[in-house]
Amino acid sequence: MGKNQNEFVKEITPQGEDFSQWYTDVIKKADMVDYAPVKGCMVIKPYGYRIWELIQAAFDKRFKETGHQNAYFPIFIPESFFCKEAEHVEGFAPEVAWVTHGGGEGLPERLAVRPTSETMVCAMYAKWIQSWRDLPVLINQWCNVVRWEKATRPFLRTTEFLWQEGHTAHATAEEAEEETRRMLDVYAECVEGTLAIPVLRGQKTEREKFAGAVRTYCIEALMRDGRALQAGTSHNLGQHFAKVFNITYLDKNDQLQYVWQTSWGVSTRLIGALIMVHGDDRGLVLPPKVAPLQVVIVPIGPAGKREAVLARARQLHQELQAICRVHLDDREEYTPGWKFNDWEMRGVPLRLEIGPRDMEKNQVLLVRRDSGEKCAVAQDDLAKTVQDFLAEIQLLLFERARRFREDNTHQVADKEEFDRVMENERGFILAAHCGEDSCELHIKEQTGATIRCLPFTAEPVSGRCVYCDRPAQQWAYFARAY
RNA sequence: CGGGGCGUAGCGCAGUUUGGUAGCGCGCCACGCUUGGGACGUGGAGGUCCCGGGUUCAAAUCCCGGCGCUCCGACCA
Repeated sequence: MGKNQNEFVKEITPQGEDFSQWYTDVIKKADMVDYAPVKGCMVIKPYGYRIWELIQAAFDKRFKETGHQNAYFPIFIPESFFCKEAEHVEGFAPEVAWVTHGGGEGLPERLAVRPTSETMVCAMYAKWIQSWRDLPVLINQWCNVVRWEKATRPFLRTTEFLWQEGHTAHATAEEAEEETRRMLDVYAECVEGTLAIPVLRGQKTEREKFAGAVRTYCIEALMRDGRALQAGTSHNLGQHFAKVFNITYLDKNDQLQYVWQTSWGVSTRLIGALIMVHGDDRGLVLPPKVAPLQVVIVPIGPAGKREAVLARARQLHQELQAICRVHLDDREEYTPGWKFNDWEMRGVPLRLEIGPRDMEKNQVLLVRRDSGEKCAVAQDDLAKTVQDFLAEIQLLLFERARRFREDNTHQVADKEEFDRVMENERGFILAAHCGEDSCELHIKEQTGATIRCLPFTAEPVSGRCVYCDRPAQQWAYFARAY
């Protein structure tokens, strides 16, 4: 037994001391990633990748339910394709990786390693779409993309990352807009319902929107250090790409028309959000729906009773396998205390302890990761209790995060208060804004805060801009962002 | 891309000021003993001191140049 029996293991820097260090400690201690030998690149290890698989499954299910099909497009994009849409090139050019050689020879045309696939998809859609009967085209792909970033952090911003990108083509502007909004709602549902992360929905300003889009909608989440994280974006591309890639169809009146397009994406960044929304000083805290292991069984077997305890643990393991993702940690080389700490750092929602004392009473001990609460449960009620606890933890984590966001969202009426909040409390600021780009930029320079989104609110805005005193045009959520 | 910090065994570090041929803790391997919040003993394995040049009889240590990680800003899922 350790010498400091009333202290938990201090492998992780407390959040309050250094949030960035805490984040780095957690991803390492939870065994989610390792740094790769290439700058800005990470290996997603099995435990981290399993989380991604669970996230993927939840989103993919909803994509299919909303009529989308998966496909795969090439990773290499000819430079000439990439350069067609002016705003798009300008936006992405600084972070594109180029392939100049193949098979030992120089290529006649450079190939971009996709930073996003709009141009490749559009080139193909131009071939595939002829008639109004071909529409809509609703395709998604799960893939990797590369963006040559200057500052990288595991999951939050890496040179290569995994994501999904939906690309759709429609006959009308209305349909495209409807699709853009529908997928934003799908994102919000999945992120809130599965990752237990509350999000704000809204529209990006011109400054923040996707390069080449008419409009960008987004979901924004608040991290525990008071900074915002863009968790997903959905773009209405209008006819910008259709016109330069010549994606046309004959409508019912025999008229040649350009299609209307959308694209939308979420990435492995969601895992970063998961860590920073739910995690605590003991490590990761995973919502049951995305936890690789929902229950871990730790048998406590002193000499003489070990076999009996283990046998019972195996039986429980088998029973629980029918209802959840459960693991029996029967390693002999670690003490129970060591295992408790280890699985807590990895964020497993429920721990089941079984020892001689429990055997006598025909019970087990369930310990919740979210609250630390210990609860003796009769073995007969185990399956039901585990299911109830997992469901409860899922909801409770969402509630807790929602309350945190509410407590850290400030409606602000004037510049002084704006500055004070950004200086001290951080979080979201809801304020009236003039809608001027120059003012938005000024706020960013003064406070570090950007407009995260313009909420879809029915409330009319009146009065003056929170920062420049011009007449207000819109409500805006501000925050310092990742 | 600017500014700071760091790079020595798998991890965390000492050694660098003042050059002399590498050490500690944890982990790892073997055996024993243990198991209700990171046990203990004995023995053992493990190092291009980030990389490349230079100075020197001699470089982890001094000089020059790279690379990587990290934090803070500018640009971005």
